[in-house]
Amino acid sequence: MSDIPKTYDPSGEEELYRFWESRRYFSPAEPKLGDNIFSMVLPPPNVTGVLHMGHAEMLAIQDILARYHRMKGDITLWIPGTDHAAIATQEKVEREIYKKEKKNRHDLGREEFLKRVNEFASESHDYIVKQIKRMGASLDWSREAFTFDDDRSKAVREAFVKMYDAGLIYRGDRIVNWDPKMQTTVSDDEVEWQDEVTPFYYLKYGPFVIGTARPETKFGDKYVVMHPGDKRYKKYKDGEKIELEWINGSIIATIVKDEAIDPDFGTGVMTITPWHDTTDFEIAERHNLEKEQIIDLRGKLLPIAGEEFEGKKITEARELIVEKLKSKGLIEKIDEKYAHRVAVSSRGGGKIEPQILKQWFVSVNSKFQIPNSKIEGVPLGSETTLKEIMIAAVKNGQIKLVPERFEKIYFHWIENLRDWCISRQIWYGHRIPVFYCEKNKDKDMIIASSKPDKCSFCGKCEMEQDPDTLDTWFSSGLWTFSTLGWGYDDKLWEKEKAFHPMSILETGYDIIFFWVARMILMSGFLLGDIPFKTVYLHGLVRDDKGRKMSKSLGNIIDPLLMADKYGADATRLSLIIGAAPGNDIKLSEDRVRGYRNFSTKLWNIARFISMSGEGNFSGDGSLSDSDKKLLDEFEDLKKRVAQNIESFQFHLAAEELYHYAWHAFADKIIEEMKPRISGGDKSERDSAILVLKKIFYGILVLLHPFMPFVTDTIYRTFGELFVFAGERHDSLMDASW
RNA sequence: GCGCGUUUAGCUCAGUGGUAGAGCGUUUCAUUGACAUUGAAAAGGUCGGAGGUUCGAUCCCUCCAACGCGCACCA
Repeated sequence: MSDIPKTYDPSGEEELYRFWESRRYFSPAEPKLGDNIFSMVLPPPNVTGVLHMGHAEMLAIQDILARYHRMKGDITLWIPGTDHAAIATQEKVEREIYKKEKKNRHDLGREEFLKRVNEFASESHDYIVKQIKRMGASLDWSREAFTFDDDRSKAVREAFVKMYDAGLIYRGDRIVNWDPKMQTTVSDDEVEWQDEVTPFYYLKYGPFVIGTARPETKFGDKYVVMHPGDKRYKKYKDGEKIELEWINGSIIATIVKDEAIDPDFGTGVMTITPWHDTTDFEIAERHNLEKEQIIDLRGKLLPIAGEEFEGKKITEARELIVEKLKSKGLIEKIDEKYAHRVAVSSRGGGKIEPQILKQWFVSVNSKFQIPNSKIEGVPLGSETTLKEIMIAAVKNGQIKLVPERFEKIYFHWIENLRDWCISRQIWYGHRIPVFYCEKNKDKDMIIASSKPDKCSFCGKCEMEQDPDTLDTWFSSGLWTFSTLGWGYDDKLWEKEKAFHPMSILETGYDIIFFWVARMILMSGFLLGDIPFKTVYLHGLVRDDKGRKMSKSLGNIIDPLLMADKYGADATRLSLIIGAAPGNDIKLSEDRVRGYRNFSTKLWNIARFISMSGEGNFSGDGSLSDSDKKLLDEFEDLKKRVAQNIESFQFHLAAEELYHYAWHAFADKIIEEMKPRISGGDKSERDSAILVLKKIFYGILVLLHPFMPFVTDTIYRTFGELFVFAGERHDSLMDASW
């Protein structure tokens, strides 16, 4: 006894994890008929950086689920992996290379640049895996996957071809979000809106006054639009042409009536720039209007702006144009403090410039015949759309979102969903599996999962693969089944199908649209099935003042540092207790320290019982009536804890266990036992020690999903305490709930 | 603009149709204790505001306010 330290020492946690791994505790047995199956995929962390508290929270919650179900006897699979995070990773590596070598990706060339990115990704991957293990996550590493490894690449190409064949992927000239800084398109969801105060100009446009915050886009404006019901402009007819003086001289403008115009905004009249504005583009599409490009892909004005302005950056051109408008007397007035929002890329931070470009899209509204379907409300062979599938799967209750309020947010997003632009002009990522005849790149193309041997159009050329890559979420969307053999290993898929759909998808509410919705889309089309039954959404981890943790604020709490200082278990518990589903959690080091104290408390309970039981304990296994009652009460607790875990109330389960172990078991039960243990009545003493052992063992089992390291360390260190059960395991991981 | 959430002790947050809970903090006492990281106790709340339903509301309903978030977007 004397050689056992007075506190729990977390420095042995990594070794204990290696022990668990060596025993293959994390790999499920092959499921047989009638087995209960529990399956999850780990939302793959990006290989851009290091694990933060948000990851630690997700790992803690999922590990609770995995360990709980494993101990309950379910065949439990939890698949690990990482995400290549195409645009984020490329951006990061580009920035670092530029910082060190003052070179951009074009200086290096595609091949060399990709080599550098892969090196970075691989290093980053190794570190992330180490960190995941440090948190105790019981993942089946034998099935580790990467969204950009060979198997997943095959699955991605397979998916692309299938979707193209069904008419769900098309190539077209449509308005997209162009990031002039990164030189690529980004999806609607990757655009952030920032508040900005700028001057707002009222310009004379013939008989009208139009308002704009961006006079530099107005060169080509030759349509003037107003609401058809606006009485002020009743005398102007749709399609009517008028001549007027504009920036670079006299032009002919056409009147257009469209309901998209808000009569109450400004003067109720506007001119449109279809090439550089989404709303304008849609108006132009409706009325079949001409579209002209004003700004090039680098953010400079094109010849249409006239010699004076051509080649100028839009920011510097603005002032000059305003000067010119002034001198021509075309400015009615200027509102200097106009508050609006500008679109900014959430990746590179560049200002988004809408452009019309030939890109690849996933059509969410095209009808297709679904070849097989297990989705309720979408019968096999029926005509449907991706949008309908995405709605049906949640509406019919096959997929449940927890907390439920996120279902409304989900539906709302889908209703507003536009076609998904999936092509990116970055280099790091899945290359689009389309091959063009070098003679006629616009028309002659083959969509295939591998490069054709010979060009079937000209019969001579090598065929050129599309230079673009796919949005990273395209591959993430396949994650629940691309990790099980789908698309690259049919035999494996046959076998592993049993785990699909996943029991639970656990992730942050901030990626419902990016990821959750895309998985439902992909699985719905490719498998005719849901990807998971329940989506549990956790909140975000913030600092103690409720701010997001960020480098610039310097308020990051490193989970690894906390794990080394206070133990991984204390870190986990600090992220669980006090966090209701879907609610953000405020974290401080004090919280973590508090739960470290709990680890110490558990450790000392073990020491005390161990010391008390030393010597001449030789009970016959019988318990006094009052001790039996204590066991009954513990059984009730067990039921409540299980119920809370099943209903995702982890904070309640953990808190109740915490409270019971410390303030009921240690403070009251043990204290009351002390006189019996030191008293002379042998049967009283034996019964007391036995019931303490039994309850404590129960506490360790119940706490193990929450605090795997300290509970198993106690179990393995104080081995003699737990032999009463007749069997003695090597680890609590063998114990059953 | 549409929608969602939050508002409970000094702080951070749980929770419930029947006398209000935890952690941290504060105060007092005990304790060299299995526990450095201990125990016992105390102070501290008309549960955001107003109305309604009910025998009874912090909880259910309506309205309002403040804060936060999502979506859309005004040129």
